Amino acid sequence: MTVLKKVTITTVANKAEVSVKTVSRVLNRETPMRDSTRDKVLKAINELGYKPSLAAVALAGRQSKMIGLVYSNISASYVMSIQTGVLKACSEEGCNLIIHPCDSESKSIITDIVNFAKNSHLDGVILIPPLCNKKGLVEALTEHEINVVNISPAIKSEKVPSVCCEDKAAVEVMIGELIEAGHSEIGFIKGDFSHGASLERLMGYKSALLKAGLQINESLIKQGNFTFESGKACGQDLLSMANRPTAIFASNDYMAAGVFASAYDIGLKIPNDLSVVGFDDAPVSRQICPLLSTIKQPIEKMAESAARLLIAKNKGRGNVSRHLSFSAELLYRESHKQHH
Amino acid sequence: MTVLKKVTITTVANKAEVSVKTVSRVLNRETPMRDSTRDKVLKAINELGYKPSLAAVALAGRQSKMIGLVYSNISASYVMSIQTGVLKACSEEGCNLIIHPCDSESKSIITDIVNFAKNSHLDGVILIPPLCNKKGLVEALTEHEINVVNISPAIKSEKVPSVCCEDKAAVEVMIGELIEAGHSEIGFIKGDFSHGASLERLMGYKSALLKAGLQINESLIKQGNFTFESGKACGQDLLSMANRPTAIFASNDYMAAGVFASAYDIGLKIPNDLSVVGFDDAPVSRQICPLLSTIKQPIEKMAESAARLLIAKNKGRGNVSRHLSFSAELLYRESHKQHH
DNA sequence: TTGTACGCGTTATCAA
DNA sequence: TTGATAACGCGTACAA
Repeated sequence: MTVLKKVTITTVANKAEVSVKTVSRVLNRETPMRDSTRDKVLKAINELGYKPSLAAVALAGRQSKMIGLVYSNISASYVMSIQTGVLKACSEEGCNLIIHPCDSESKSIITDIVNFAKNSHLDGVILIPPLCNKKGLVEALTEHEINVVNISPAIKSEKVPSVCCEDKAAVEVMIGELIEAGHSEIGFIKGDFSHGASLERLMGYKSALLKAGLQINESLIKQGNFTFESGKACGQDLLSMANRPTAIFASNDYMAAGVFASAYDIGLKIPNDLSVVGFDDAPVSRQICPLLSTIKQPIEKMAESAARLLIAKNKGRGNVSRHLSFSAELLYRESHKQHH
Repeated sequence: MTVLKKVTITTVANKAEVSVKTVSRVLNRETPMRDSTRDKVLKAINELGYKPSLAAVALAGRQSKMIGLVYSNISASYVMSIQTGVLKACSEEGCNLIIHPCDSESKSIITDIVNFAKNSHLDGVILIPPLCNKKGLVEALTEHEINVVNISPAIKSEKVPSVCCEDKAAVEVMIGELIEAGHSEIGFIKGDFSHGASLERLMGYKSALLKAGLQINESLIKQGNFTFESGKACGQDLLSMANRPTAIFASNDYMAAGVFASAYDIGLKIPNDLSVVGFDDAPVSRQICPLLSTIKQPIEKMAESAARLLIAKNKGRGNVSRHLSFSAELLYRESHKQHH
């Protein structure tokens, strides 16, 4: 069970009775090559439990085989999901991930990130909100020949590949169902507009109302900032209205939890007295009573795709800038119901 | 502004008119060395903006200046805090961090982690619960000459440095205050024992009861597994007892949130009808109503210290195994009060 | 106090 | 379709 001596490409080559170059070929799926040769090598690799040394691959290949994930003040669960997805792609593509937390409000943020990327010799970086919307950042990075891929940027750049989620469509459907369930006064709590998704979600709301032939009542739309506190404050505003809404859509789950709190305080029961829907499928949505109905982006998959886009770009394939789009999933739980 | 050709140690050596070995010496702070020589080299390094290639350092040297953080199925916020702390130490000590999520239940977990560490040429790894309690893992790692530091291990090994938190003491104080506030029937929800902290917290509970001259009523102690669902189930059990507790301590916040749900379902008001206290200061503790009183470990600081312990060990200093201990902080919020 | 030559484990070049 | 050998950028003996 103990692997004492290090097994290198040479070990494999000897065992398979071929040259190291041949082993390298099967590793990198180079063609053409005789099937029997490839099988011999594969067999040796398996028996030896051989894994290429990333450092050697990087050194010889003139790449660092490292990509960076840059993030700032944003929810832990979101970053973890992103990270998990990126890591999955990395391990499959033979890459290492370097994490770089930072403060998006810092004056020197652009220089910091550029330096980080240069100093670590990164092959590229992945940007997530709100950083991917930072004016000048992407330009500075590309100017220094650092590849970039954005996740959920507010606007899609021509030069930078990105992956995003069709938030608008998902919200539109969800609000549509609320309307069908008899709700006509539906409150909406907006998120911080440094996240592109905020506008998307708002548009989904408005679009659903319009499609149903309903008026858009601006007094039912409140500005939050994605925190529990802001959600609670907006909830209080909404629920203290003379003609209070029978349903509230919050642009994320933290704010929806805030609405729960505001309802709880004045004795309103969810979902009987008030329907609430959130967005994100954050942990809290499964840790409150009643369980929060929400919308879930396939964040891990999105992040994984973003990483693959970046790695492909590094490898020279897929030089074209691509934009991938995923659709969100509606999670029907316990916090909303028919209105009579 | 654009740096076109790559600058290597040779570039620096040429510019400073010394040999590469000399540059290498100043990079690694080797002595003795003439001050004027060092200055020349430093000057060249700065002017060229030279940064050593991590891949080359790892491949050629004994040290890679990379450490690993290995974690498995555990809460996002916990991992993020750990990560932030480790990263802080790393950036200050000139280290890189490689993240490695894995499945602690996997059959091949030990081999996987050893391979990961060898393969990435890591100088050492940081283990967190429940992985740091995995039988045989630490042994396998040290056998392969990979330094290890544990965070909150169930038992402190002689050979492996660790940092931990005095959970027992904190819980003891908190339960003591509940008792002073008039609670005599206090429920306790245990956590999963693959986390060393579970036992610590239970001991704190029992110790507080004993100190106050109270009996330990085993029927008031329920086994949870750190999830919301288990907390809710245990809460239901506890609250349906003939002589139900007036206060419940849950070994983490997710389970405390579960208790909130169980109370909510049967119309019990927190904190008026029931006091609830959790542990961890997880995001959910600030996203429910009323705000959850809880106990907070200085996770970031602990992680930072763990990383420094590891890096020191790598550098040869501090070869002795050390065990650092931190104390937890009691957060008094809204979910507990006097009992009459 | 400083320099030379070789090795680390891969990929790339050019033959065979 | 395969193989010998030179890079890749740095650390480490061993010399000077």
